[in-house]
Amino acid sequence: MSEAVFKPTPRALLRRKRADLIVEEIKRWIVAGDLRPGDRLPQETQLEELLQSSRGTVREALKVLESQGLIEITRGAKGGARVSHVSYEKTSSALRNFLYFEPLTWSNIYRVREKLEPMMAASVVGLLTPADIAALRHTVEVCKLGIKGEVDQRTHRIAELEFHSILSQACPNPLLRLLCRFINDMLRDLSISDPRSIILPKDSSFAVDAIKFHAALIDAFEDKDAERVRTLMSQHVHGAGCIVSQREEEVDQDNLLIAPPVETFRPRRKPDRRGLAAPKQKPRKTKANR
Amino acid sequence: MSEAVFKPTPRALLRRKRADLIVEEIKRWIVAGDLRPGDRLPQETQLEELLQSSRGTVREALKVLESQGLIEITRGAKGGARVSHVSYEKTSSALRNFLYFEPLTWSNIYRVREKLEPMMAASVVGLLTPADIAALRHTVEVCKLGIKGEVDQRTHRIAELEFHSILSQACPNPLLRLLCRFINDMLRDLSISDPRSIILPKDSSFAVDAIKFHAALIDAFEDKDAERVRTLMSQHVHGAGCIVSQREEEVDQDNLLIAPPVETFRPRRKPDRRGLAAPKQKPRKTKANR
DNA sequence: AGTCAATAATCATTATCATGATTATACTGA
DNA sequence: TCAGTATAATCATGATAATGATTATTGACT
Repeated sequence: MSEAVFKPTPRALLRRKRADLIVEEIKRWIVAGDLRPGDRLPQETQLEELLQSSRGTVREALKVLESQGLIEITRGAKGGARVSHVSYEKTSSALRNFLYFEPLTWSNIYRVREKLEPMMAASVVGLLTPADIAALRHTVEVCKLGIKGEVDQRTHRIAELEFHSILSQACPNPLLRLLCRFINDMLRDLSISDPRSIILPKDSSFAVDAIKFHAALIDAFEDKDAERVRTLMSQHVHGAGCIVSQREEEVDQDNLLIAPPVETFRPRRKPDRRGLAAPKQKPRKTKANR
Repeated sequence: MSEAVFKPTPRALLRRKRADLIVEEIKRWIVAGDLRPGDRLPQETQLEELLQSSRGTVREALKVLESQGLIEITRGAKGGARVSHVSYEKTSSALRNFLYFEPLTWSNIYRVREKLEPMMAASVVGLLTPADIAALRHTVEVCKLGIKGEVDQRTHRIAELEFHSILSQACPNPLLRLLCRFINDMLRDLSISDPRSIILPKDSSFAVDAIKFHAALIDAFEDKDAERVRTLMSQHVHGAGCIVSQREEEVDQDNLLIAPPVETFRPRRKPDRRGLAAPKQKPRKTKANR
């Protein structure tokens, strides 16, 4: 017809894929049927019938839903797809995938952190369990060992951040909890994998201050003094932010995309095929000079 | 109800699915080969060979990568899978899926917003284009019409939030930009679909104040006065937050999960099969009394 | 009790056809 | 002749169907 003249809209954008339509259809089932985590979806053969689609297409859709964390699939008898809480891990992973393509700097992260962390800390006053307090104290002890050089810098830094991570998981505001936990986790993983960026090394005066702040914060939590908590945390993270601001560097974003591999990929047969290199190795500018 | 207890997969955590391993493998290719958006991946038949897996499995993996926004797949000659920026939309959708299962309140959202928005506003000083300024002015005009009752409340509210959304997209900090844009978009969509929660109605004194604040902010932007911007925005969003705090209600989370359906699902054949209801309609407590 | 087999469900492969996008080619009309 | 449009060839994904392999549950048999 007359569609040959202008082709500004490829069909692929209008005619959506069958699997994607099924994904949205099942999401609609979840909200319409008010399904809660644990509720079962029909099994694959029934879904074929209900959705009038083939096995492969249904499975593609289920795979997408699973990768988004909305369902969990188990095998065997009594198995199948069940609605599931979207886990923090899945959400965190999606955020990291996004930031991987953005020019993110350490300073960018710390600016946000400075605003959220004091509010988060104040919000958990009165909500910490004795176990939480004990865990907080433990991180401080590890940090003290770090100062004395009895544990390595990495462990020291992780303990330092673990303090904040424990707090954030007690935060009653779901949005704030998510954001603070994400930021702290990201800082932890970036600190681990980016050797250049062991920010705040152990001989820095900051590390000593951090321990004092953490200890003072624990006291304030036990006194249930929200305003003191807020002030202390504000000073603490602001101090960290100032140090980071002096070195305005991009983070090593590679580890935002790939998770630490719990199980490496092995091709099916041909056991000799071990390396499995990327198909198109086109070496561009290296990390160092970009 | 013997299956009420949800056992989260005993061995699925050890023996992982082939498609998931391929997903991680390809992610590893992307960071190792330093692939940028637009770069092509091998085509499906080659991936079968490289990964020693069947077509269906490879396709499942590609579908997951596509749903996560890391690749885009096109058909036809010169088609195939290409690395892609993870879009804001995909990221926003993942965050919403997570929050759908969390007990989120309006107040929760506004507490975070109060902290981020002033910093975001200050950060865009000097970065707004004349087009941005014009767009900002336009939203203020629409709000004025809203006060006079010449546009409906929904349009009024959307224009009010659009002001903030325009600003957030100019923010140079990728993390802060993402968060502010997400929060404003979420407030917009929630305001649209939740009739109960047309917060800040047009006859409220807040709407009048908002216009004054927005106008004053535009002036401050033109003067490139970052501190004045920060102060004004802080007062503005704090005022909104106070109003919201008085009505401590849960948000209607259904529209966090479902995307606005651009194309409804239609089964393949059997055109009479129209309703396609959810398989297990188990009506639980309604929205009203929970 | 324990072991082992039957069973129920997903997981994975293979083969085949359908559909959309690109490119080259031939045809047509001023 | 030449521009412009049908038309066909080709390439690569999209979707279906059939089949066997795994894996977790269940229950019966020692």
